[in-house]
Amino acid sequence: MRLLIIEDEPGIARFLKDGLEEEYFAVDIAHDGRTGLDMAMTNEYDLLIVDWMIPALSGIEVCRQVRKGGSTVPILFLTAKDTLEDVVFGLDAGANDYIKKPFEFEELLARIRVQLRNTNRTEDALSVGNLTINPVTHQVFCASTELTLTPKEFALLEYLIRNKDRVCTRSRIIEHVWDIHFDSDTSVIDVYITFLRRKLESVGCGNIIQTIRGVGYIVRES
Amino acid sequence: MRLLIIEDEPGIARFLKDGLEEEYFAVDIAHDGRTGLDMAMTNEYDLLIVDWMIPALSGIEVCRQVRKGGSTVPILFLTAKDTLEDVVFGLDAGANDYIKKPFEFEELLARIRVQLRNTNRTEDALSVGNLTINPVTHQVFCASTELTLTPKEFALLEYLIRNKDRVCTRSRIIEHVWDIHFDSDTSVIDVYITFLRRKLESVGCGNIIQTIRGVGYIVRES
DNA sequence: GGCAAAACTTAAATTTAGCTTAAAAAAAAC
DNA sequence: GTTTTTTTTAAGCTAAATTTAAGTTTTGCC
Repeated sequence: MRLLIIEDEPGIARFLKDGLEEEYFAVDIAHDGRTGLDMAMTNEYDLLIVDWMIPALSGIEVCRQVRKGGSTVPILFLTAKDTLEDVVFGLDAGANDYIKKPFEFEELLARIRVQLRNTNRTEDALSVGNLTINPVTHQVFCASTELTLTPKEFALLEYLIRNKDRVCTRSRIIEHVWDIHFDSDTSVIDVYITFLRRKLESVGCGNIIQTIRGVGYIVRES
Repeated sequence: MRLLIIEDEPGIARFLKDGLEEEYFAVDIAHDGRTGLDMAMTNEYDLLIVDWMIPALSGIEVCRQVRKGGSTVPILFLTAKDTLEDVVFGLDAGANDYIKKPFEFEELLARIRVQLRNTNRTEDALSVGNLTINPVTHQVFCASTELTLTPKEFALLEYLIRNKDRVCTRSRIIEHVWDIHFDSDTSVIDVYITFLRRKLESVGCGNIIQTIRGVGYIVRES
């Protein structure tokens, strides 16, 4: 599941990202409304978590614009205010649920799950062709044979499959899977692609990961 | 889209260049303010990314000089400082947006897209006749058959199509596609025109690129 | 038609990106 | 504290992309 957090306060953003990644969500962060809106429009997220009080473009405005674009992605808004008025206002603008700051992480998680349950009934599993991966149980199946992957291998495969039919650039991979933001001089990706390909090949799921030279990799449905 | 990065720290500059090139931007780097300003004045860029703390000439000064020259090119500044004061100062000097270090690559990309969208709306697909190219996905279609091009081939075709119905001189091509700014007697262009024509011909899109003897090439809509 | 300049084509050389492997380093398990 | 597993680094290798160079063809002009 891919989430976008639009939150200007670095501490809270960091806290949410870390916590949600532990729950196996893939998390992006935007620090202001305009950037957030742009990211929401150009990438496919399963859920948006939007702070109501953010610079450049308010949470309400982000919400409106996203809905205006025809998207039905669930939006959870974070608010420090707690008057009924604000809540009504937010829900009117197209948000699906709200949570008041300060909140318990458990509660946020629960609300996220509720929203995700409503949208997709895919039971957590992701698949391409006859390859299926389950981020919750960390299992991978090629047809009916199970495959054991290490955490990093799994994370990489998951990222590629979540973005299937889209090119995953090396920069995006290193950022999302390794959380490295300033290192262009590593060949870990190559090595892990080799690991993955070898394991996939061994159970008859070869040729799933294609190389786009000079750019990155892609996993195609067809 | 052509970008100039003015950043003295080699690691960051490298990281940005690699990442942005994966996103199909043409990227130049300057390692100090004076060189950067000079490059910004003598070439046409679609966006400048300027670090605030650079040698020879500060980012603020570069920004001021560029604006003084009458250019409206979007400028994104990178700053390690995060006081409101600096930000205001930077925006006053003529910058369009800023991003605090350290930042997520995704976020930087989003901000770049916001700026580029404001200036000229870059629709994804470009086309001439039944030939369509998509700079975002790096795909080329002739009617409905896909064509695979190498990065340089793609860049050349993209440049020609972006300038359709206009003659592209050899010197402009060598400057924009190959980033060579001095006169040299190379015949790479000829070779790549041959490569392109052969591939286009093979899918029935022949005769798209016409030669203007002594000047360059043109791609015509009709 | 003959000539020279420009453009085209081809093949070979060079460079670069990605793949693979082995070994070192780090982390986790025992 | 030792062993095992996972992750990262580094190096050599391979294949693809790019460039160079040389020979051929086309074009415009006298």
